[in-house]
Amino acid sequence: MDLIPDNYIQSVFKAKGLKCTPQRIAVFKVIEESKTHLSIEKIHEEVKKVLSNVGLATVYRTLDSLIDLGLIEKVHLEDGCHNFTSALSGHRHAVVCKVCDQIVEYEDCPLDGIKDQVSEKTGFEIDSHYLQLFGTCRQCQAQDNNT
Amino acid sequence: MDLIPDNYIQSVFKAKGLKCTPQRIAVFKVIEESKTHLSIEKIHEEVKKVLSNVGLATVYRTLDSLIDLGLIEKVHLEDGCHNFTSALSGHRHAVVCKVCDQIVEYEDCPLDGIKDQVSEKTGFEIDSHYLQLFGTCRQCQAQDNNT
DNA sequence: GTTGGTGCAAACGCTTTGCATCCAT
DNA sequence: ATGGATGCAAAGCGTTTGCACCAAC
Repeated sequence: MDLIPDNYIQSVFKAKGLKCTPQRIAVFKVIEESKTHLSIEKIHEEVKKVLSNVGLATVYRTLDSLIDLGLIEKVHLEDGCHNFTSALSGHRHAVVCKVCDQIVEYEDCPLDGIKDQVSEKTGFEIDSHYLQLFGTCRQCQAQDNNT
Repeated sequence: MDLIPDNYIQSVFKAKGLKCTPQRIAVFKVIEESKTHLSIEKIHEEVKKVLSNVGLATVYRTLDSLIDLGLIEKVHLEDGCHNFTSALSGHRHAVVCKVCDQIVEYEDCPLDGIKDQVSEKTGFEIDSHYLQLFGTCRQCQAQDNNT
């Protein structure tokens, strides 16, 4: 997993006329560096480890900005989509472990070959999609077998 | 689109020991018969056309039950997933028109052939997925061209 | 008759907003 | 210097809950 250079984030913010504050960088880094999807509460908690007095409202506002900028995205889970994960590294898809919540992303989009097929059947012009897979990761499979 | 017989719903409820009330049937029918995904507010509004004094709390409780029963599912949109659509006709996937919000569903799951491929790459045992496509339906494409 | 379901209203909690202050540019 | 961003606290509002009553079984 290649890390995103600090100045990349700066340039994305600047390109939209947004200021690049420590709070915004911190929120983004927490999400980018996490191996799983995070709730707002958890993000706030993690951000406060770096910048102790960040307000929850700032986290909310920053998450909105980051979504607008396409840096992060919401994760759809069965009970809603209140969690967030990075949207960088181009177009990625997540596989979520239903036991430990770990996310693994894979870069090949299995749908590229399918758009035309769906377009033909439905008459839609497909321009984006949201795909998420759920399953059990290797470690959790092993643990299940031991129980 | 084949309609779901009334007694099918009854049997699904009974199978889980739930009572089959007019409210529950009405909520389900509104969703089942809609060509698009509906918000809770909209569902409540539609249900009240049939049963004028249904409380919003009942709609919330019923939606939860219907999700548990696998009769409906949440739709993931960019701003969250607060809308609902039918989950019947087996495993279906939705294509959402970003202009008019119409939903078209198609029955072939393009992912069936892909699970193994992803399992191999990630080590996950894949057991379910959520896929949604976004695009523009035929009518809205035509209108776009006229503008 | 029982028991779960409903409607109402109050409670709850997540999210947004207003405003004074701060700081990135 | 100055306008956008922040932190705090209050407001807002979608959702859940408690309870008495009702209806499905």
